[in-house]
Amino acid sequence: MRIGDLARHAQTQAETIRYYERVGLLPETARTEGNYRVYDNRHVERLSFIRYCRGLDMSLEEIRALLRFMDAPNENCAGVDAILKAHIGHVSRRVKELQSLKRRLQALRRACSAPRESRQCGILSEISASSQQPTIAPAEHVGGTHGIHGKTA
Amino acid sequence: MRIGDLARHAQTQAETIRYYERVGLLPETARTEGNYRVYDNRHVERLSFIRYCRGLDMSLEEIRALLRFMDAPNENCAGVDAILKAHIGHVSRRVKELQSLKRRLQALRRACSAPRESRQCGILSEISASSQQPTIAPAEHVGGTHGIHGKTA
DNA sequence: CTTGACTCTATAGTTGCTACAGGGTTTTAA
DNA sequence: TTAAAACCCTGTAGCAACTATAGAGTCAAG
Repeated sequence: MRIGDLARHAQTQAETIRYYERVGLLPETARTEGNYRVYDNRHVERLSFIRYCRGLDMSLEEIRALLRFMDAPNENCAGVDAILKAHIGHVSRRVKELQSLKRRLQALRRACSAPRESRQCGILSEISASSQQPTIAPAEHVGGTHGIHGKTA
Repeated sequence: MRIGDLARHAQTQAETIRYYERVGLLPETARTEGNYRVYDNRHVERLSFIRYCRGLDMSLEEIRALLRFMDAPNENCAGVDAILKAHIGHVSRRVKELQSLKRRLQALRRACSAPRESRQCGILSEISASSQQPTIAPAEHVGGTHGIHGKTA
């Protein structure tokens, strides 16, 4: 199997695969005479595992930690649960933040019911006024509302 | 007022201020003879506005658009409402995604009630099994659970 | 007149990829 | 047989929104 086949099997891009190899999530593989990477089913499984975890929004570091458990099948797996628990914590916190954010944004929006000149816009006035107050603490381990860029095809 | 004073007033770092200037959110300022940037209260207001919007998790592009309305006080402000509406949409979608994510993660966690050897870990087995299935579509305009890196002061 | 606090520019790092550029290799079709 | 198409390689730069250096200059106080 060459990199393109692996890419198709695991619904990833070849460049992502090379990237994972570079950062040590996938092992360096054997090469053909023409210097092409060669893969087998175990690579499909490992890559699919990684992609699935990414779909669960885990960071590469978290995934790396999970893979260490996969790679050491005799060790105690309590750490796996710990990783998941921590990750759920991040997600929960982020949900709460975004919900309160949403309420604030909706309140803001009610401040300008009808279009008028910017100078009198209720929304802009509200933001301006609020921004003179001290601010709330922002997210910590948790990403913004806006994209990380991968369509993660 | 020099950059450090502005930073204190708006609870930002000096480097962030220089960054905003570079990307055009803050105007280039006058300089002292020693080449130090000079600011006044209008800069405090503008920067506070930006930081407040960042606290609302708006992207710099969205903020740039809002600032254009501030800078053109005679124009119709309907666009302001549109920006907010769209942003609320992003946030809502992200909340829903994260909530379903959380449920999936919690289900996963129930798959391994007691610590044992990694080889038999219910969580790892579950992920491995699931990852052989086709995946769900991921986020689109919306960031990961994990940090964009700014502690944002 | 030197120490310390402040400022300047320029560049690299963070995350998780994506997208080239500028080559080489294999496969396919004329 | 050969030439084009399709694939692969390495290396580097780009995205968001900063942060964090390095290496320099400026300015006030002791």
